[in-house]
Amino acid sequence: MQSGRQQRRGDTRQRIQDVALELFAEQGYEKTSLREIAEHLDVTKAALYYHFKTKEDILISLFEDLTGPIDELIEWGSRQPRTLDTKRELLRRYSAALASAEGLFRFMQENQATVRELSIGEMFKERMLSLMALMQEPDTPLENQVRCMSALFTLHAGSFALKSFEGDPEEKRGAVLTVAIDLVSQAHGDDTRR
Amino acid sequence: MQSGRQQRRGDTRQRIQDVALELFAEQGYEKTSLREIAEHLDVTKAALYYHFKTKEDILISLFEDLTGPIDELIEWGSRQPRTLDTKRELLRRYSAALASAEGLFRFMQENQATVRELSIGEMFKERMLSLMALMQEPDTPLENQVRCMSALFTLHAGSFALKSFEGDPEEKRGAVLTVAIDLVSQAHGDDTRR
Amino acid sequence: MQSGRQQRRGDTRQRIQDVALELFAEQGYEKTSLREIAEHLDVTKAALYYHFKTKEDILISLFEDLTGPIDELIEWGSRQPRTLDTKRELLRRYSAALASAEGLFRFMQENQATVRELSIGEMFKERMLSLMALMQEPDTPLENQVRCMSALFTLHAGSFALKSFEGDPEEKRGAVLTVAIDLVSQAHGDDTRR
Amino acid sequence: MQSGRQQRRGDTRQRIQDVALELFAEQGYEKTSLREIAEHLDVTKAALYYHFKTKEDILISLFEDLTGPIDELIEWGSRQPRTLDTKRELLRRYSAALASAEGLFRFMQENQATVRELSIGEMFKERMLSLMALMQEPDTPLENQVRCMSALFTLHAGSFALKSFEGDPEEKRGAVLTVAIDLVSQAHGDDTRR
DNA sequence: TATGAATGAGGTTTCATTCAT
DNA sequence: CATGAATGAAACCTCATTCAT
Repeated sequence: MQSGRQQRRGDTRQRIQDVALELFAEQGYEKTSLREIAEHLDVTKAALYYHFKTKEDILISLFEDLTGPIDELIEWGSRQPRTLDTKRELLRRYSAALASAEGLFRFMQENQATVRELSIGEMFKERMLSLMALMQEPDTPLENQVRCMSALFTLHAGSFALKSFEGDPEEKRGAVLTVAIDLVSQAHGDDTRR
Repeated sequence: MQSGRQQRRGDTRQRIQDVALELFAEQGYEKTSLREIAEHLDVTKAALYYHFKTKEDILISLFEDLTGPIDELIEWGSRQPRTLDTKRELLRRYSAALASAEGLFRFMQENQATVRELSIGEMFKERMLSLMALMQEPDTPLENQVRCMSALFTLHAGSFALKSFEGDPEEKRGAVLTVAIDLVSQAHGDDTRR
Repeated sequence: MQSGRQQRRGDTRQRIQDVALELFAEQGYEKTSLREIAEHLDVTKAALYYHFKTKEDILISLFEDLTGPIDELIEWGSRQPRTLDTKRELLRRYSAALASAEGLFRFMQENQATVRELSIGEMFKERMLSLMALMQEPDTPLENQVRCMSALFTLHAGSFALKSFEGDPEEKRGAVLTVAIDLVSQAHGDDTRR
Repeated sequence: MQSGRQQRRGDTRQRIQDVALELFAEQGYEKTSLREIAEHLDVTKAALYYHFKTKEDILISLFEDLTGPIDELIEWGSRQPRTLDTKRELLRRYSAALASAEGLFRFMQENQATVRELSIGEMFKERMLSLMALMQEPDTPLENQVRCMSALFTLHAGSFALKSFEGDPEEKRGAVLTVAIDLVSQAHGDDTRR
């Protein structure tokens, strides 16, 4: 039972994903080469191809971990009554989901052009539209649509954008969530808030 | 006075910038090759290098057109009294500036990872922080800081994100601006609004 | 046991070095392109980059075969008494070392400007100064310093410069060595010789 | 009658030659680009083409200044009696010629591979052989041929090789010349020297 | 489960050179 | 006497990918 460097057994696939996400988020997808990923892992490029069919496949695999939770969230949302409370809960849950996949979201946020071209783009756009649909009243004025969109964006971008500010991350997430909930509340036509 | 293909006048530099922006925005900076730009212009790659020292230089030149207006805006803002009206006017003017450089902003929005690595990144971040500083009250709670940030993001992302919606662009811009102004008003501690 | 074109064994690296040295010596380093080297080997350029990180790296690798022997020679010399016999033996051994790496030395001789700019330049200069130091008496007049330098140059240049003369190579090498030894003997203040 | 930058009139050709020699000697012929030369002169590349037909032409023009003096020297030598004194005078005059074209000779010394491929190579090689012929006795042993060659090399390389030594340049040139004369004297079978 | 060796396409950049003005 | 604009060729280098072992 050796340890250290050599004790990696069946976890290579996972390790590839970890390193890939880290580098994709840091430098962008296009600028990150498979050589770089392989070197970080002390493996050859060919090894990556044992685990993934193409470079894009690595990226797709990263998103798969995320598709499930969001799909569940959407499904949950679509079974609830369309009340303001539901919307608030939706945002809370979404915020939690984002927090647990921060790297991936930072990547999405910063590589929209790349993602758009890849097969994931469409997939992701659909989810966003579904989420927005759940939070919107029918025939609401344009401003309110913008508010919902803005709420989602605020959640997406909030965490990284606040990186340079002082303060504990959980507290920041709370503030971001508050603002998002506010926006959706206003879009809902909430009287208790004003 | 012949026209068409052969009309090499003094406009090549400008034409390079136009095509580059178009392609950068559409496909991303890294995925757009100089060959591609050159072909769109019916010029050789070497011609691009006559007008710009590097690929990054083309990008930088695109931003230079934008730096000026934003700097002026910041300067104007810093000379005004820090009232809510000033803030609203700031957003109005910023929205107008964005509208007049839409392509560039779409590019920025969708290629953040790329921009961050390039020399422009720092430049741009500074401007954003300055703008936020102008819109914020001193010692305001974290939520209000998020609101200001969110207002800027909403302006940035708003126009493209609404592309898939029906409606006239100016009307959309109006809605986006309304939401942004709302956010900043709330951050200002506006009583008239709630 | 097939042979010919397809015999890719473990010798590619060596074959690259052989061809590179041949072409560098013949045409100069700058004028020799990687395409040319690759074509001579019936390999793609990319294959060269599998074995060497840069063009300069190929050159450096060629020199590494030489550094060892010369370093050993210098070390040997520094452990001997500084007699005339030692100096003569030093030249004999150096001449032998040069003969066994003729191509490389022809290259050095004819591409000094290139070598000087590359990392090898400094390395090589140091060795020369060490060798000269071993052959010189302390506080010897300038003429004698020139004689030692000239002895080294004569060894370096001798073999190729005599290419156009008739005669067997070993005999030429002997003549060159004789002259070099003579020069150092005179620099040593040898009485037996005059 | 303006002065400063603008007062260059008919001297551009000369200035191109000066800068070119400087850069060729410093970096080598191949590594020096016409762009670089032009920039050093604050002129466009196209201007170089007004004065010289090709890059190689610039180099050739540099050598033309040297061909004359050496040809005269060879001619003078061939009209003298083949005594030792003549040979010594030949070396003295050659040394003087070299000193007056130091940059060019440094260039030749350090870019032999380049020069060999260019049309100048053959020209120069001929001169060297002629000079050697003038200094050699008929049917002299190989060692003596090497001595003559070594004498020429010593003159060529001496000045730059001694750059790192202390001492006044003229004194160094004297020492180098002394050694060269010694070598040729020995090759002549001089009794007075031993 | 992985590696060593290689490929083909394509990237950015630089070069010497030309020519109308 | 010189420039501004451009070209065609080629340079070095990197990438994603493949495949026999």
